[in-house]
Amino acid sequence: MANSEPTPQTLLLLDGHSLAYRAFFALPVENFSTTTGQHTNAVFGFTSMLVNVLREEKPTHVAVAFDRSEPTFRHTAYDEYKAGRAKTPDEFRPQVQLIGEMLDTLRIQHLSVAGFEADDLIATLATQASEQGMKVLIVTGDRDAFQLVDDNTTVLYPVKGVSVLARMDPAAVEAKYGVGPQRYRELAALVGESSDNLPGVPGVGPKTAAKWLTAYDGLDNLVARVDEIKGKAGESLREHLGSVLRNQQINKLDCDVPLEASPADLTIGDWQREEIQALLDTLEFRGELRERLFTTLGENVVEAEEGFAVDLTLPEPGALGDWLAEHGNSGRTGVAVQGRWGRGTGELSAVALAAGDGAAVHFDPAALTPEDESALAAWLADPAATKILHDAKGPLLAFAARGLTLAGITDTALASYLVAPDQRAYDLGEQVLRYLHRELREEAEESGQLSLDGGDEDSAAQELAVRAMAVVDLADALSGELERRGATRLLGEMELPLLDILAGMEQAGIAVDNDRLAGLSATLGGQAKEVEQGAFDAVGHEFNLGSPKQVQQVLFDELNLPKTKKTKTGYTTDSEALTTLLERDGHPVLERILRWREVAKLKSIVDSLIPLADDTGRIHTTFNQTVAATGRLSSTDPNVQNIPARTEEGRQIREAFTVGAGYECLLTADYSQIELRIMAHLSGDRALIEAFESGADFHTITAAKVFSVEPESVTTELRSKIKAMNYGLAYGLSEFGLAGQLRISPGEAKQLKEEYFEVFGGIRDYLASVVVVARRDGYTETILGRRRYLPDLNSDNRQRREMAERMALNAPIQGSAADIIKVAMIKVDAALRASGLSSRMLLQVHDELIFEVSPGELEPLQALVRKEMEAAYALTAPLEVSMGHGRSWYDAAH
DNA sequence: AGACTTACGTA
DNA sequence: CGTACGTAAGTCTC
Repeated sequence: MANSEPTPQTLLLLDGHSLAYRAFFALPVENFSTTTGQHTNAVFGFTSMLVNVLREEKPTHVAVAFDRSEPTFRHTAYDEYKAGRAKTPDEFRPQVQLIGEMLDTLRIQHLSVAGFEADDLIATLATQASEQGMKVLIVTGDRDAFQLVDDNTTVLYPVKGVSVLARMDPAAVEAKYGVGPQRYRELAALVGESSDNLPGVPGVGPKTAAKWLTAYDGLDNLVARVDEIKGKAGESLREHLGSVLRNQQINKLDCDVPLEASPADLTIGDWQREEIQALLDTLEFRGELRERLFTTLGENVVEAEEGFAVDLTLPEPGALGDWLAEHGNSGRTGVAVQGRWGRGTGELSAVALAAGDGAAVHFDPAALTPEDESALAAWLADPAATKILHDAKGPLLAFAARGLTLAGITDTALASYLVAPDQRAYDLGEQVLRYLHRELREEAEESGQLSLDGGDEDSAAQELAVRAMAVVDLADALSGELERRGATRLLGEMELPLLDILAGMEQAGIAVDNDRLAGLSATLGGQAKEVEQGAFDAVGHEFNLGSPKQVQQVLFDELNLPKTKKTKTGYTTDSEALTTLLERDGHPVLERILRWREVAKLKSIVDSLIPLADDTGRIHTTFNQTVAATGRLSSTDPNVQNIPARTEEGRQIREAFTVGAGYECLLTADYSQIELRIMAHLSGDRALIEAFESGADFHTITAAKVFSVEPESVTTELRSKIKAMNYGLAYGLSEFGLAGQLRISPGEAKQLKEEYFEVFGGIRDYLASVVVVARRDGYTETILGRRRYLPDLNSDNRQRREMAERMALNAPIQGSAADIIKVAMIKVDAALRASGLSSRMLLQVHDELIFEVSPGELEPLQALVRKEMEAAYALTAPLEVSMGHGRSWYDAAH
């Protein structure tokens, strides 16, 4: 464990007025108003910035300085100081008051002194703190603060809106201005500061000023030798020397402001959750900022994270049964295991159990007496004895490999996923820190006799026991979080039942015909060679077709083909761009490159599959249940969800996925246009629902509606336009994007969109409302209440905001489809058990399920699958399922 | 060895 | 300037 060095204390100083003003202009005021008409964009932006800095920097002391309305010594020295400033907008001023209230509620001190600017208070506190050995961080939008930067003091300066802060340390100041922080004032005096109405030397910018200051070693010397300076700039300097000297006097920050508080006093006080909640309610801040605020405050308030006090037993042979009898039924038991798992199986090397009463036990499951083993088996299989695991599927497979089945499981990784689905990884230690504010380590005091001998084995046992204990507390914390989000049933009735089903599917795997794969690989390999040679011949030399860099060189440097769209490192050579080039230029190498990529891609997929088959000729994917932010599953090692389907050549790979020994055929069942049906359902758009009710080809019928023609007269071209439109809507497609895809002008795309919404107005209204509601609440929701949090909907960065808007449009649709197929899997699984059929579910590919059919079961299985899949959810545009069957995945297409 | 970039497969 | 993923290969970096 980390040796806790005494971390230096850090004082965080913020310029309240300047940051609030920044926030005010960075965030669109129309998106931030309460129902009572109070504008809150500056409050939101300021709070958000404050919370981010607290989270990132973890200061020990904080203060916010504000300007006062009274004139300062600068006004006395210079009548025109800050004259000519635009009037502060009316929407802004009341928000400063609110920020004060916010800080009071957060127990963060804020100060202002008549006759001084916020910057002077900051300078004073920074100087004092630095002298006392504290680190100082200053957040301000006022560049004058750069003069305070030194090895101890850093300025965080907002460069864009309120989300990006530039870290200005001495090196950064030097790099940006060409002079160090100690000369920054002198530079500013020469250049001037328009926002303070301090004109500098006309014709002299930062470059010239830095050059002079370096050459003459400072402003004093520069002034002394001002006559030596040549040229127009020198003339200008001599003419405006007075302004420069005045500027230098005025932009000096006062480090001796009389203050009641000293840096050491500026700790965060005891805030009350309810009080903060109440204020956030008044401000109508919901969703993500709220969470971020409490998480961050929580992290900052916990002084030293505690670990876990372990009361660990290493049972004598035969004593595990006794331990289970004594502790195993007292509420919930944490389970942590050590071992390896994947590809449908696993092995266990150690298990730790931690009971709610604090007792823990650690054992090697391979070294148990028969009595212990059967006691363990009975306990594991007992649904009444709740077991809590973090990421249970792997361990489940490892237990299963020893013939042990588990019932009564809950999973804290799944719970964490439902609480915050955008994380991608749910490391136990991180979750424990986040929700319990504790560290995943043993608490030293109570470790007792075991730590005396302190061997590696014992510490490994302790570590595992800590994990087992941690999941018990974590489960409690998360159940509160789930309850608040209305996600308790999603865990209990969807993700947890699915966990077992997925484990079963991974265990089953799918049979592959490795001979066929080997044949494909050889054919593709031969073709790749041929095409590669053709490419070499076309350009007159060899190059690596797999290297985008070399391809760029050949196309754009040697052949001088027209430049394509820029990437980070050059120009794209992706297939879309090369196809366009081919149409225009027709250089033979283009065709070869495109073809080589196609063949090489297929070969790499085939080659990746071959070594994955086990000794029974089956491959076992791993389904990940906590990766996709929308609620979908993902698949790895191999990814069975991106096996080629689009081209005939690619589909050949599906020939190699076959029915296994003892089974009759494969059955595939997929939902027809599930996402569009969901869109029809969520929007309640009558025209779209009718299109589905008619039962005719969906894209044709919608095209007929849009263009007011009979379905028979819808051309292929019209149909494909509307198809692109239908699908694009669910992805947040822009007019620009639509134009690009259909190769029509943006104007035509706009017109198409208008014509479409003329008929399907309900869709337009729905899509607009999704974004509005998500911006308000901070999250989107699927039909079963799965949330996705999208804080960037309020970002001041347009690109991020628009990205979040597209995510908001797509998440309820893609996520609802994910909900539905998960429900279907659970219903199908239950029905299969009840029916006594021995056919089994093997794979899920987002809207498709693949089954292995036992002899004679095809018909009843088809009926069962259709019934359960269609009944998974009652959409206004009802779910439809289409099915196919055959000896291979290819043959089972339909 | 590991991170990043580009390209491309699926729904 | 269309969402959600995973993998492979090349390239850059340590």
